[in-house]
Amino acid sequence: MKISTRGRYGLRMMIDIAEHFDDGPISLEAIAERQGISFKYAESIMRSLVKANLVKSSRGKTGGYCLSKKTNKYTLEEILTATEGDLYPIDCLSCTKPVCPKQDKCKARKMWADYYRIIKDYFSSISLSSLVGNSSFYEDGLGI
Amino acid sequence: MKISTRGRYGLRMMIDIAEHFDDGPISLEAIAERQGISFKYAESIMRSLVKANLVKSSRGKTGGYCLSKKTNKYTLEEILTATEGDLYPIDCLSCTKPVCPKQDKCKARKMWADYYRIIKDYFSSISLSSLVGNSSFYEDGLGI
DNA sequence: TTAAATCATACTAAAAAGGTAGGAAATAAA
DNA sequence: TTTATTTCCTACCTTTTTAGTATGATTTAA
Repeated sequence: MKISTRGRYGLRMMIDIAEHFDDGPISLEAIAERQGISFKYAESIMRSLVKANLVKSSRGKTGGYCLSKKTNKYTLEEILTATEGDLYPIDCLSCTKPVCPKQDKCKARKMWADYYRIIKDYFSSISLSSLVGNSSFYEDGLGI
Repeated sequence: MKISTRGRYGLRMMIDIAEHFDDGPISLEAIAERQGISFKYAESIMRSLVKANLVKSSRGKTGGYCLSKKTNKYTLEEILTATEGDLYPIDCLSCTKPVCPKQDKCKARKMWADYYRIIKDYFSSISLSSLVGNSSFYEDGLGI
C-alpha cells in the first residue's frame, strides 16, 4: 500500500521544474541538488518522465529539462503512473495481465475495482499546478 | 501501490470462515485447502488475525478458528490493517515515525494526507458481511 | 494416552526497491 | 573544430521486503 520513492521523488522533481523554470531548460544536477536526490537515481526517474512525454529534454551544453505543457494540464494520475507504474491495487484488475481463473467467483473483486476507481479519480482530480508555489491546495484545500 | 498477498489472503480467509462457520471452529487445514494457500503460509497470516483479536482460536483435537464478532461488525479497514500493517501511503504520515525535517515546506504532504483519509474511509465503510455470500455489495453496489 | 489441532521461533528463497557505474551521443560555446 | 557540459543508454549491485518453509512445543478432546 506504500508509494515508492520513485513516485514521490518524481513528483517532487516535476514540482521543482515547475517552480524553477525561467526560459532555459533546467539541468538535472540542479534538480537533484535541490531535492536531495542522488544524481544517478534522479536520472533514472527522469527517464521515465521523458518517456511518458511529461518533460522535454534537450542535450548539449546548455541542455536540461522543461515541462511539455502548462502545470494545470498535468494530473497527478499521469505523473504517478509514469514513475510508479500502473495504479492497480491488485494485478488481476489489469487487462494486460492473464485473467484470474477465480475471477467470476471472487467476492472481493468488485471491492478492489471500486477502490481502484476511487484512487484513480482522486489523483486525476489534482493538477500539478495545485502543488506548485502557494497554490490553493497547499494553502487550504483541494483546488485547481 | 500494490496490496500484498497477506492482505488479500487474509481477507479471503476471513470470508472463508464467515461462510463456513457452522457451530464448531474451522480448522486451518480446511481453510487453506479451500483457498488454495499453503498451510504454513496461511498459518502465519492467521497468527496476525488472532493477535489483532479478529478471530478466536481454540487448540486441541477439535480446535480451529472462528470469528470473534458478527460479520457486519468487521470493517475491511481493520482486517487489512491487521494483515498488511498500517494503510499510510507514505511513512511520514505516521505519528510513530520520526518527523520529516522537510515537513513544513513539503508541497505534497496535504495531498498525501487527504489521500490517506479517502482510502481509510473507503475501507472503513465496507463491512465483511458485504463480501460474504450473495451480499448487496457483491451483487450490485456498496452496501452493508 | 494419543491424535489432531494451534502456537512459536527461526530460517530461506525470490522479488522488488533503491541506487550506482561507465561510457556513448548530442550540442552550444570557445 | 575542439571541448566542456549535458542528456541518453545499458548493465549492474545492494538492501529490504515479500513470500514461503521447517521444526518442534503446547494444548485438548476423544
